[in-house]
Amino acid sequence: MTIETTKVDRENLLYRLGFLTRRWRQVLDSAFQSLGVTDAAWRPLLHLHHMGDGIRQKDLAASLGIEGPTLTRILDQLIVKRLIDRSEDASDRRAKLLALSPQGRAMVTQITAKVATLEHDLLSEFSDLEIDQMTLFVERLEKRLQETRSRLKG
Amino acid sequence: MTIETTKVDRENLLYRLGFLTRRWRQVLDSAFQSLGVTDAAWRPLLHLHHMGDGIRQKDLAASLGIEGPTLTRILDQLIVKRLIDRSEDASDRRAKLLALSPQGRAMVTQITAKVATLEHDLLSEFSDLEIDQMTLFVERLEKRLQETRSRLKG
DNA sequence: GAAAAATAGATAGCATACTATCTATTATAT
DNA sequence: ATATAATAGATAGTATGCTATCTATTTTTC
Repeated sequence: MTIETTKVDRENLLYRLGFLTRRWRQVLDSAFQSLGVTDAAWRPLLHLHHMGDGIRQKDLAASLGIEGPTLTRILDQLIVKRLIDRSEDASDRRAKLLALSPQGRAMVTQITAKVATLEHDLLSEFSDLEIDQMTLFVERLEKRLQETRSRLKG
Repeated sequence: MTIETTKVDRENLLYRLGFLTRRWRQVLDSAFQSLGVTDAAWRPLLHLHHMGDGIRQKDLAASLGIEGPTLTRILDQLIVKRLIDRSEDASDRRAKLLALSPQGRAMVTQITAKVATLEHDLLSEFSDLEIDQMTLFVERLEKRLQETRSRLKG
């Protein structure tokens, strides 16, 4: 009697995550093309909306998990498009304060709806339990990666 | 009586995968700096080793899941470093055939060992069951993303 | 209170992904 | 047989991540 086993290729787990990320980015880029914002550009909008107006660039960058220079460039685009306002901080003249413009707020509404639909659609075939497991797994792996990284650097 | 529940933020699952990928790439870049190859460069070496000498660029690109132009540029580097040989295909003069050089083979040995160690270390706190679940999840998600992508494009 | 260190942000340069397009070939169709 | 289509690979241009470094401030230290 032969037992059918699902062959899982464990070797490639981390590798495949990269794949997944690229595909997800491509999907988002296609979906948002009509709105005129790219994957990298809409995230700052949502995070700014979530954190509230008046935050500093460095805090937004930290929230996004990207470095300052990366955010600077993306903000430049968003400011040209009048979606975000960047103003001086009177109490600390090194800093800049960020706020959503009215157009930015309207864009956030559109984006939120679209992302929710896409994510819901993509995850619809998975059970809540599976999604929870996956999310926890990702969190743990993330921590472990950060440890490993600082170990290699230090 | 209050029940302690683990708060899982499902909203961010796909977003966090991007995070994870960046971190993993950073870890690999740090680890391979001494070998003189980057994250993007060692993968073609391993895939070529796995597929065997004499394959074409387009097949290697497909195996890696990247586009032709991206591979072309990475191959340029690997050929300059004498890790890969690129020769003409006599039967089809459009095509180029790829093969590992002796140095390339030696590099593959080093890389294989290093990647295995890193992955094993990173996944050591997870059970086999968890890793299998995760891998299957990633596979399913990948398929679903591909469907969604072609739907959006077509 | 002046010198040194830390912080916020910008700029420059590199790596790697993409798409669009070019050249050179090979395959197909009329 | 020739014209068209398809394929392999290269090149060019764009986007987004990084690190290193610069300026302008603020904070800390002595």
